[in-house]
Amino acid sequence: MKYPITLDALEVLDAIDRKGSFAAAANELFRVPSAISYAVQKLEQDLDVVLFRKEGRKAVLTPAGKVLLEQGREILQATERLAMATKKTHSGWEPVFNIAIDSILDFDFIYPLIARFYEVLPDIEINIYEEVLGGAQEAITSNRADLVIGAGTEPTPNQGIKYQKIRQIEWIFTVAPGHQLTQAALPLSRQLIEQHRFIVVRDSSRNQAPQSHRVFSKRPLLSVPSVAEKINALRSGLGIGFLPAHRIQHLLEQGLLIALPVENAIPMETCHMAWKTTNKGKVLCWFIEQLSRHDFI
Amino acid sequence: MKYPITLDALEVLDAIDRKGSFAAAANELFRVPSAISYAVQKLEQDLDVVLFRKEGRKAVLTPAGKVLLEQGREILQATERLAMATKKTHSGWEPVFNIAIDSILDFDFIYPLIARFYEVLPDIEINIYEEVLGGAQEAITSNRADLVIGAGTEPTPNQGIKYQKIRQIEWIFTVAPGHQLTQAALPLSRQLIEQHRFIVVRDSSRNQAPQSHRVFSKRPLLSVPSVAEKINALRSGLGIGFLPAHRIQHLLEQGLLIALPVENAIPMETCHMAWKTTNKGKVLCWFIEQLSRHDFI
DNA sequence: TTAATAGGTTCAAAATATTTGAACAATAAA
DNA sequence: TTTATTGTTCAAATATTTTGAACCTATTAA
Repeated sequence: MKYPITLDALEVLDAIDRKGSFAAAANELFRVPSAISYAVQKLEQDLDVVLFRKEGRKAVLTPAGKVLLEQGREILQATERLAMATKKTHSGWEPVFNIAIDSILDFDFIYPLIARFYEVLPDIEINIYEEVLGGAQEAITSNRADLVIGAGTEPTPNQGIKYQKIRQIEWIFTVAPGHQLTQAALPLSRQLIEQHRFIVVRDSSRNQAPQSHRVFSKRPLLSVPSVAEKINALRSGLGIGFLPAHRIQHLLEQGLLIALPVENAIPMETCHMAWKTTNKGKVLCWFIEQLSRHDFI
Repeated sequence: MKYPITLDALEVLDAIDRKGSFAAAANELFRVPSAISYAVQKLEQDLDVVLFRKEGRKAVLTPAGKVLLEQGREILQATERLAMATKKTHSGWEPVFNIAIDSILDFDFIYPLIARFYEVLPDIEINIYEEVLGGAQEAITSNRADLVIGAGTEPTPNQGIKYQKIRQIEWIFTVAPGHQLTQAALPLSRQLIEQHRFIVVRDSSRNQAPQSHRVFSKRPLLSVPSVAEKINALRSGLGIGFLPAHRIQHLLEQGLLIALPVENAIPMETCHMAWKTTNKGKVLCWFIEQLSRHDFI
């Protein structure tokens, strides 16, 4: 016998412990007491372990029984979650959804979107991966990511992958006056700026999510709680990053922040998203729909 | 139906995927193909999810089927581990064993013992808790710990708890010349020295253990890889700690290290261990036996 | 002390569930 | 085209689980 334990047996054990007696457990499970007795005996026999000892007219768990009960409960819970995840997948909602973002883009702009997503569907796990340069492309073909948000011009057309432009507010690459990068040759190369510390707005959706999504970053980062803080941190020269044009127009005019052009002229409004055409997942559809809207931020 | 998934069904699913076909899976499980077909259909029905799609003459997993397979495998493994843990408990080997150590004692001396334990029994989880002052006592009565290693004189006799002295090599509390503590009133109080950073030898058994045991410390610690390093760190004034007398005799004579008496005169050889007499676990017996030997370090 | 009660077990019969093997359909390979 | 492989269906055979009645046993109430 490969698996002497059965989920039904664990369920019986759990009911006995919760209800306090074989008889009460039988009642809860809509069975007759002798059926409970039989189930326990079978489990003890298959496992070759004594699980209950009679004390007075009650049966109490042995140490081995306790171990089986406690860890068994976790297995029951995992099974329940699995059943839900399977059904959800079948209904078109992916249980986990992976987003790859080109490393040149700040994660900032995706967080509000994820926050909104969790408001609607709190039990789906979302992971955000950072991909460098061409890696975002490959993340899709190798199934590492369900959705890629890339910068720059649309890549070479690829069979089975659909691309779509994302229009959003203008983000400007900014550094403090006197920052090292102001001395560098313009436009700045991606390799160059990726060596510096980026300032990002802390993932506000993290606390809100029941199972927190993970962010896998490859760069040194400084997390701040808000865009206002990010502007301050940038002005203090703590790092570099993109900022929404309308928030910093006056600072640029006063010379308190310096806007620098970045290689490939990536004014953020030309970034795109990509996904596999075979993927019909509903989470994917949700994100595509949201990202297609002009006002999503 | 509370649990539509059964372990048997997951096992069938796993075999189908590994062997590549229903027929091969049937062969592996010593059943007839129609039995496999039946099992899959039943699972699909109970779960109300399509798991296989026919492609040519083969059946391939749907996305939902893949989710069920992959997470199902983890459940199968967990169940297997649970069966082993239960049997082990029944045979007298505790699946987890908790040791509480008085915070005045260095963990150093217990690590080699744990290393030796893992050589014999690598699949038992051992946790080491630090307890301050009287906490070690209570750790036993409240079942937080299976074995307590305490310092100082034997505590008041307590029903159901057995105490035994531990004889071991002499450990001397040591600081660097010029250390702040050399100015303090002697003997040093425990409260006083516990405010300083302790230097401990890094837990060498950690890497060796398959499921690493955890150490829960409440003090600032500096971990070093060996006793030799510990002596060096102590001499440099990086922290304080106990050292084996025979290793530092010459350093004390040359004045390169200072020995300081500690309150309650705890020369380590008078420390004791304690456990519940009702506990007949074999791991406990092993540790008692080892700690009873004079030469255990 | 003696009922009465609650909890657990045993056993044969009944009800369910699973496995089998033979027949069949569909596809890929020879 | 033939052959081999794969999966399905179905009724019969087999195995497992549930049932209910009878029967212990230890506590509690009278």
